[in-house]
Amino acid sequence: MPRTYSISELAREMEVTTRTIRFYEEQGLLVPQRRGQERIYSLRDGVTLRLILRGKRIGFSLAECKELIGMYDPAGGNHKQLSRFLEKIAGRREQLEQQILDIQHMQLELNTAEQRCQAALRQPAV
Amino acid sequence: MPRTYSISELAREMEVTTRTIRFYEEQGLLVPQRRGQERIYSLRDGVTLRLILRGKRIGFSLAECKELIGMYDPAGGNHKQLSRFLEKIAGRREQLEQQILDIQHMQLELNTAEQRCQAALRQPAV
DNA sequence: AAGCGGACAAACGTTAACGTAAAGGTAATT
DNA sequence: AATTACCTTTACGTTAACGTTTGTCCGCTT
Repeated sequence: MPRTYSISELAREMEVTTRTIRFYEEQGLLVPQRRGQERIYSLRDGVTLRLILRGKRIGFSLAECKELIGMYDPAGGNHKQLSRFLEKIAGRREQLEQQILDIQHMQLELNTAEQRCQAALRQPAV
Repeated sequence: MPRTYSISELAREMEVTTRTIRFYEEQGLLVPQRRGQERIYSLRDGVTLRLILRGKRIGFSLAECKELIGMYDPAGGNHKQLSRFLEKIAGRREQLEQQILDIQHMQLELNTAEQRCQAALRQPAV
């Protein structure tokens, strides 16, 4: 008899709210069993949720997480899923590098704005 | 007789849409004169708009731009406005540095995720 | 008179990831 | 019976900065 969790147990363990868990289900990322109305989460559901949260820390959107989760395929050793994951990781790397460039650009603009500002302050009021 | 602009002229010159200009007015950032219904923009309105766009490039929100614009005070040499501007610049610098840290953190997470992934790929299918 | 370019206001649509009620059901406990 | 602790669904609210209609009006030209 494998261990199962209620929604609030799972929420506590993963440090998210129950609302979040229900939302992920609404988006098709989790599909727990039911006992009547009640949701029953398996260990595997827990793993899935952990994957989602890890994806979020990397900066993936829920849609991207969903794509990867949907490729779960233990029969083929998850080869396609893992390859896709690597692709997404590479893509994300590029995004982050672009973001850094954008930030650096803003930092340069900040410099010129600051200089302009200080120059204006040195002007006696006309 | 100082030069004036229609909304579409100003839009072309500043490379924004007329919708954008009207929106800025709606937010209280621009207050052009009117001839009946029609908006008439002065040179100073153009300068103001240029300030807004510069602020946006730096990463200021419209609310922040509005605050600065509202402090325009040529009588006092704009001393307060300029000081406030410098403060905001400093604050923005901190934000950007924090963002860079966040990005670097994600880059590290990407590394571990990638390694995990490659390790899994090296496992023959169970 | 008809058509055209430009201007106007009003108001809904967009995006992500939940937060926050509201209203109600069940089981165990006091 | 009342309280407590969980559980459920439904559905509106949040944020920023406009985009995108829709309908109307003006002056000018043909």
